Amino acid sequence: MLDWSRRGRGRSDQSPGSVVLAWGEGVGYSSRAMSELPKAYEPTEVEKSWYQAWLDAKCFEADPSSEKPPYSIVIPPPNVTGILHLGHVLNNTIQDILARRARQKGCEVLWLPGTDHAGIATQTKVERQLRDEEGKTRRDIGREAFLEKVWEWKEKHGGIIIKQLKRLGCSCDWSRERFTMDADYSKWVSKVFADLFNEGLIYRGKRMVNWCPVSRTALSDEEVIPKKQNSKLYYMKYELVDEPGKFLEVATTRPETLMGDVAVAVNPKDERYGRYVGKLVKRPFPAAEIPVVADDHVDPEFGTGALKITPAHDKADFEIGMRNDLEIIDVFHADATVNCPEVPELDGLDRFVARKKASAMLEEMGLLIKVEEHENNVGFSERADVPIEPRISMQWFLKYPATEETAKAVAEGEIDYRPARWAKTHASWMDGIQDWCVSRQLWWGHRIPVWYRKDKVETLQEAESLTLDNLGAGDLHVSAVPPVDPENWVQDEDVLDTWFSSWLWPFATMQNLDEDSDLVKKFYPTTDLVTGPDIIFFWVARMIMAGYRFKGELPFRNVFFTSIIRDIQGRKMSKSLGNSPDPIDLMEKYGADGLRFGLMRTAPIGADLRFDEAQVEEGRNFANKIYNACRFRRMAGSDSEVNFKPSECETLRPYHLDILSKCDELAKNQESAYAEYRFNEVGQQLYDFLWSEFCDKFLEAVKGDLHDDATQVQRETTLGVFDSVMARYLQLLHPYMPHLTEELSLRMGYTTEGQFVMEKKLPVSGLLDGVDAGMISEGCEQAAAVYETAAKLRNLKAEYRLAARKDVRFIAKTGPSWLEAEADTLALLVGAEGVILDESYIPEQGTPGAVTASGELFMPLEGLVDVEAEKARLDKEIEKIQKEVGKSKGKLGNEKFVANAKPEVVAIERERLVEWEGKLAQLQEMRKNLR
RNA sequence: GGUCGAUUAGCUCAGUGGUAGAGCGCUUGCUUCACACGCAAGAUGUCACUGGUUCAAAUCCAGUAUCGACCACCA
Repeated sequence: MLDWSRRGRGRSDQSPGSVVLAWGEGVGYSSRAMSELPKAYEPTEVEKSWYQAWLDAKCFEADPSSEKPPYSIVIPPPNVTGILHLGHVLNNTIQDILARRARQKGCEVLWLPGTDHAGIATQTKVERQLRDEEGKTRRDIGREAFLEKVWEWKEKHGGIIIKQLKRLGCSCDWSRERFTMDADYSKWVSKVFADLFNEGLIYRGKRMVNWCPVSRTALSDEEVIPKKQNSKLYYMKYELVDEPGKFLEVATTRPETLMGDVAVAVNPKDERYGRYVGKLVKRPFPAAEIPVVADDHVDPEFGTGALKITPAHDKADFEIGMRNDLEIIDVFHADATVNCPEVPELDGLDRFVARKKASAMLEEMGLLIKVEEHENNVGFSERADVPIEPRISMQWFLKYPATEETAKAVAEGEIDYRPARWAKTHASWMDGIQDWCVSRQLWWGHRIPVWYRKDKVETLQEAESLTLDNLGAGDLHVSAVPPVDPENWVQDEDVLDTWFSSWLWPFATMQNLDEDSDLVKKFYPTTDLVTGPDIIFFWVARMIMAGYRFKGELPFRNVFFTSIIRDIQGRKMSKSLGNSPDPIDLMEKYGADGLRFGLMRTAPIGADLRFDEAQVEEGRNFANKIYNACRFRRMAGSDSEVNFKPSECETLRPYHLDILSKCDELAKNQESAYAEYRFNEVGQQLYDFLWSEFCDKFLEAVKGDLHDDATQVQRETTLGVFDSVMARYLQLLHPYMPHLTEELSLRMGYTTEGQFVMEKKLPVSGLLDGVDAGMISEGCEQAAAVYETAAKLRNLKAEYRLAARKDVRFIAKTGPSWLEAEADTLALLVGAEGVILDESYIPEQGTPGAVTASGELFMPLEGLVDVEAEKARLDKEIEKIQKEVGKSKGKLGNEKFVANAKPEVVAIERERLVEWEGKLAQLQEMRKNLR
């Protein structure tokens, strides 16, 4: 027998087109041999071999010289260290759907993939490995050796997520895979830096930045995650110099920074403290006299209304310090251990150890008043997940370019944000935009393309402010090209923020710096961007700025923001919670198509998605349903004409017209759902059509046409309709379930050797084009009437416990003109012996019947039920229920029960009574009808 | 504190002015010659709450409550 499912067969030695179909051999409906086919679809091997087939045929490769209209999309590059999670699955499935749909619509598609070097994340991983395996730090082995290690690591582990995307079926143009640290890409990064410096938008200065003590680098504001913390608020007192024995009380969460205190600030409007402004108070350790200053920032309502000022370790304090011309005393090392030799008790301690120790010291000195529990927000480093330390350091900053165009493009809809409300988030960020700290004290990344003249390096590196305006001529070399005389220069030690390369992604991937590129001409600006709303600031907005500034236009036209995936309890997916299922496991279990479809069908637009494995199971079941519909078709024989055309067929039945018309409707509805990026709706439409319309109705209605006693014409027509609809349907489904549709199309002969569904253009014409509209609507109406009638008759059977009986007969006295012609089909759908039109029929009294779209139909019961046995059964049942009703009534009639039982218990009892009584009435009615 | 969401069946979610829906789960009956990853029948709802607009509101407006996200934060 033919190996139809191709189970367990590799495709390595064989292209899919070369598989010989047993199609022409024709197997009768009653053939027993077919039952040897696997009953369930087994996706794993099928998916892997089709992916390879697409790759072999270069289906994903974009041709910049093509005449077709362009469609392009750049992948949000996953971290090179990344492992696929469900967020990636959702995001990339959407991109794949868009890309595949665009191909079907006749576009030349470029889906450009790649990975991001992910500065801190990657460096941290390799540092950890170095520590675990060799017990060394990166400083032990030096910059060059360390970078070598990172590259080694990248080569070894960097491709994991790419392999995983391939497993998912992503149709990326892998021949154009990019990495943000590719040599060509890096040139762009340096050039952009140099250009912005020369434009005066990049400058270097000593500022307060977010410092990560673990990674020992500055971070941008966006990389700081505020977290609610249960902290302590320490109330302490500073003695007034002029008035010994009198104290000023302050409250702080950070007593360990006390050594850096240079003032106490109060609100000038605060009457309690007004008289102290200008006086001096005693700082306990190291002992010093510090002034009381007035500043509007201080909130009189909070704590004691007096605030200790530590300009080196708090952003607000820093600003107050600037306004009041205060000294800045840094009391921490780069790793946030205390740097204060004057206080040996604290010197060298970790900041959190120092906090406890400082508090204890204050208590000893009698200066600690009380300690309160206090909830506050603490900024955490996104990567290292430790509290960041506000710290003054020398960093490079960027004043964002093209901010006005960027804000305008989104506000005015030149770039469409979907859902549109994210445009507001974009606007509010653009509104309060702060200069971007772009330097990082890391090694893994793009090194800042700034060289200092060797003989002046010390002065230059210590210069408080370094801009285009104040640099000494010829002392700096800022360029994408290193100096020609490297021996005279020293390069800046720092690297750039990862996002400083990411923001160039849409064009730096398409075009090398010095070359004209066909790619960029054909495919830039890109069409769609699909990403998460959590990186609007990190990435999306910045890409728009870079696009305007360096390419003179916007980088994409539409941005689709995906849902954030949560677990079933609504928690974020995270490694530490262990609530993040491995998509690869899910694909092995349910198939990539099942995972894709399940996720897409329920993914809400613009809201969080609660992931439930049951969704994926549903996707797999759906794949199986389609597979089995096709399997059924295969068993039914091969009598279909290859070029069946509904418009040329004169023997179409209502069910044929109905399903053909529904299929055309589906194609139209898909169009509008895609136009609005309503992916869940697209999925739902595909699901409903196949399951409800095609399988439950159409297939069941036409089964009679395929029985052994059917005529050749009946068979050919039905098979022809089946094939026309299924071939079209598989095309429509292809973006969601690419592997399955490719497999079935080939197996069914809808595609032939060397053809791919993914390359086949979606026809513009409908299946029913050319068919008389009146005929269509009449047919659809009749089909609808038959389906409705069938449902009512089934219902009637079930009511009389005859659902499983095949020998039930239905009799109509009158009916629509077509009833006689469709009576057999009706009987087939209902599972009845027959539906008979008999004008002379006089129903006996009590004969059950139903009024339907096909007229009133009766269901005579004689001979169907052993009346006496059924009577006995019903009597027994009725007796049982009567007992229950009696019990329940007794309970509710008992005053003590009603008064003392919990109200909900009484309510449940009442509900139960109603239920029992309803059932009783129903049974009594049935009993009455039994004669 | 500000902004934006969400609140519909036991669960996950559709539904944007016109008879409350799907899948899963549940109950009942079916190994019916594609499919038990299935078929058929069935039960299940104060559409969060309060007002308003309207002939008509789950849907539009206002407010309230709860949950969530983002932004800004009081040390």
